[in-house]
Amino acid sequence: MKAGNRTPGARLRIVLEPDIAIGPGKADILEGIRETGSIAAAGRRLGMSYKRAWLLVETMNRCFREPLVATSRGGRARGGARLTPTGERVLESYRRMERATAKAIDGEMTELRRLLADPEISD
Amino acid sequence: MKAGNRTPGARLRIVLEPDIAIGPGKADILEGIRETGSIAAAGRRLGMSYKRAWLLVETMNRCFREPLVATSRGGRARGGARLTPTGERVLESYRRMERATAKAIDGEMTELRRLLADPEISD
DNA sequence: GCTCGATATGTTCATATAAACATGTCGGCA
DNA sequence: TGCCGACATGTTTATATGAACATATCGAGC
Repeated sequence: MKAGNRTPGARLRIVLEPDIAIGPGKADILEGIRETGSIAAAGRRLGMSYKRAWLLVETMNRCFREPLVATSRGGRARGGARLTPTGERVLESYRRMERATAKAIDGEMTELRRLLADPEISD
Repeated sequence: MKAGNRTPGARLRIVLEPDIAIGPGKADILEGIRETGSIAAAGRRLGMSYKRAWLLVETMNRCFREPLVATSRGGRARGGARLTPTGERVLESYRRMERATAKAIDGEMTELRRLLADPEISD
């Protein structure tokens, strides 16, 4: 089982600068952090190790001009992670682009699926 | 230097079924074959080894219901590769989706870039 | 028959990515 | 003080991917 093969549909990756990008994986992490308030919990929910989740967060915070995730150590109540305003905006922006893409290619998608499902292409 | 980091913009990957997908790399190969009439020439043009180019073609022909590329052995004139009608359609369809996506997310892209370029986000 | 250019495929090595495990740190709370 | 939960990192191992090299085959043309 490798990455990039999940459910049918369009997968969008936004490259802002040569090494600053966001795709489905990072967006899911951001969303998970926003909803759970924790990198570890977000990682568990997505079925990935804490290390991997943390590494993605670290990459985002290092590559973008401002951090997308703010963290604080310590047990519950004190410790955890949350999105910065920039993080919220990036996530929202990415989700909007996903929706716009899905809508824009919808017709072409069904046509393509039909073409591949039916060997009768004649012309 | 790794994959997926090239020029800024949107990168689109279409997943039709769990293991049937097409992205920028395969589309470029198809386009190169259409224009050069050869897997080897297409690979050279894209700066990849013949083996890698051939492997991508083999994957496409194996995964999709019908082959996208038809090949024939032998030297020039006899040997070479060309797109099947299905291959032509898949390529065209993918390019249309790319254009539709770029158009659909254009506004959001500039907004996102501005946000990341300028630390003054205030509200 | 020999060479050339192209498809087709195997093998080996290096690198990149992922997975698993281990440990350290920090802060609240019982 | 000792435990727990969460962030933060290191180390090791396995797997996947990519790069480089080596053939094999085939067909046309000289």
